[in-house]
Amino acid sequence: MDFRQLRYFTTIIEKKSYTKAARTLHISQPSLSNMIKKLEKEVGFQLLERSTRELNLTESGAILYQRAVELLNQLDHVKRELEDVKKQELEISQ
Amino acid sequence: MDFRQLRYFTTIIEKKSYTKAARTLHISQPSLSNMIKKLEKEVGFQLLERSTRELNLTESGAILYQRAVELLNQLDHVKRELEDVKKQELEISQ
DNA sequence: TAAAAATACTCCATAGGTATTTTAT
DNA sequence: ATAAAATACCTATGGAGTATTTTTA
Repeated sequence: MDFRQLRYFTTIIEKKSYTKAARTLHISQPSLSNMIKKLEKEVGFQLLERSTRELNLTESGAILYQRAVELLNQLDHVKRELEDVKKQELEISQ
Repeated sequence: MDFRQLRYFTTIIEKKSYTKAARTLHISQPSLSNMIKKLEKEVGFQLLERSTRELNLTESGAILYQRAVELLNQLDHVKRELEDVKKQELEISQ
C-alpha cells in the first residue's frame, strides 16, 4: 500500500469511473484497473462493485476511502511544510 | 515521496547507521544510500550530516523525521483497521 | 449494441544487487 | 588501519503501455 495506489483509488471514487480517473491521472485505463486489482489483493477484500454503468464502493471499501483521503491530505500538508523549509534554507544561504 | 522512502529514512535515524538500517530493512547498504540521495534530491535539501563515525539529522531533516514517523504510524493504524475489516468479512461469509 | 472494465501481452524505468573506492577517525 | 558511506555499474521486478475481449444496461 502506497500513496500512489491510494491516490488512484480515491480518484476513481471521485470520478465515479475508471476511464475518467485514468484520464485525470494521466495513465491508461487498463493500468489503473490492474493497480486496483493489486490493491484489493493486498488488503484482502473487494473495494468496488463494478459494472459497465455503475461504480460503487463496498462497505469495506468506504472505510479505506475515508482513511486514504486522510493520509493523502496529511501527505499534502507535509509537502507544503517541506516547501517552506526549503525556502528558509535558501534565504539563510544568501 | 512514498512510505518506503520514509521508512528507510526513519530506520537510518533510529539505527544511527546506514549499514545497520540496511540490515534491518533487508536491503543492501548502497541501495539504501541511493534511496536517501533520491529523497534528498526530491525534498531539495540535505537530511543527514554523514561521516564515517557519526550520523546526525540536519535541522530540516529533523522536521521530516517527525512527520515521517507520524505518517508511518498513521499507515500502521490504517493497516490494523483493514485487518479487522477483513476478519469481519470472513465471519459474515461463513 | 455501445459503453466501460477486464484480460493478455510487451516494454521500460528504477529499485535493488555486487564490487569497489573514498572518507574520516 | 579500519569501518562506514559513496560511487559505478548491472540486473530484474513491476508499473505502465497497446491491442483486444468481455460484460451489462
